[in-house]
Amino acid sequence: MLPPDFYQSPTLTLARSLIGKVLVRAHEGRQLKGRIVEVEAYHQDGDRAAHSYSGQTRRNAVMFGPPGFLYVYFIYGMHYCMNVVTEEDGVGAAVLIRALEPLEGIETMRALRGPQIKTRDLTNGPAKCCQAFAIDRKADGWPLNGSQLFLEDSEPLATNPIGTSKRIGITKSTELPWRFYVKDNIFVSKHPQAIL
DNA sequence: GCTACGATGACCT
DNA sequence: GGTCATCGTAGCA
Repeated sequence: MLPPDFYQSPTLTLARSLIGKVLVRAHEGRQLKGRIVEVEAYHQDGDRAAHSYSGQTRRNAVMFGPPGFLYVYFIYGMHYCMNVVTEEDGVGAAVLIRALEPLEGIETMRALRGPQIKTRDLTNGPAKCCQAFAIDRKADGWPLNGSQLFLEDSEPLATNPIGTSKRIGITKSTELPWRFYVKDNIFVSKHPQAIL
C-alpha cells in the first residue's frame, strides 16, 4: 500500500492543523498549557516507521480506534511519547506531539521535569512533553476533549509560517516529509533541512 | 522462552 | 560530535 496523499489525507491535514493549537492538562488542581509547535504524522499505509504498519497489537490498539483519542507508548526503557489518533475506526494512524511552547503552569512543568531545567528545555522533545505534562501509560486512550486533557481554541498563528521536513529519530521510511513545525520557534526540538 | 532494538534524552568532550 | 541508560514489545523459535 502506498502512503496516503500528502494534501488529502486526514492524518496529514490534521497534523498541520494541530500546529498552533493549545494543549491543556489538568493536573493536581493546576492547569498546564502549551502551544503545539512541532508534530509528526504516522500512518499504517506505506509508512514502515509507523507502529501500526504491521497491524494491530495490544500496544497500538488505540491507534486503530476512532480519532480524537491519545495514543501513549513507552520507549527506550524510560520515556513516554503521546500521539493524537487521526483516522476512522479500523485505520491505524496518529500524529506525534514532538514539542510545545510552555504557556501556563511552567513552574509545575519544571517540578515534573527537574528544578534546574531551563524553560526552553521543558518541552522541546516528545518525551519531554509527556514528562512536563504528567502523561504516562495511564493516559493511553484518553479522549482529547476530556476533563484531564483537551485542546483549546486558539488564535491563528500571526507570523511564523509552518515548516515541513523529514521526520526525526527513525530508520525506516525516512523519505516521507511528514514533520511539521513552527518556523523560528525556539521550542522546536531540532532543525533538520526544511523541505517546503 | 529468547533476543534485538527502538517515533529519546542527559551528559560528556 | 559521541556514549549510554533501561525495559516493553514484537518477532521468532
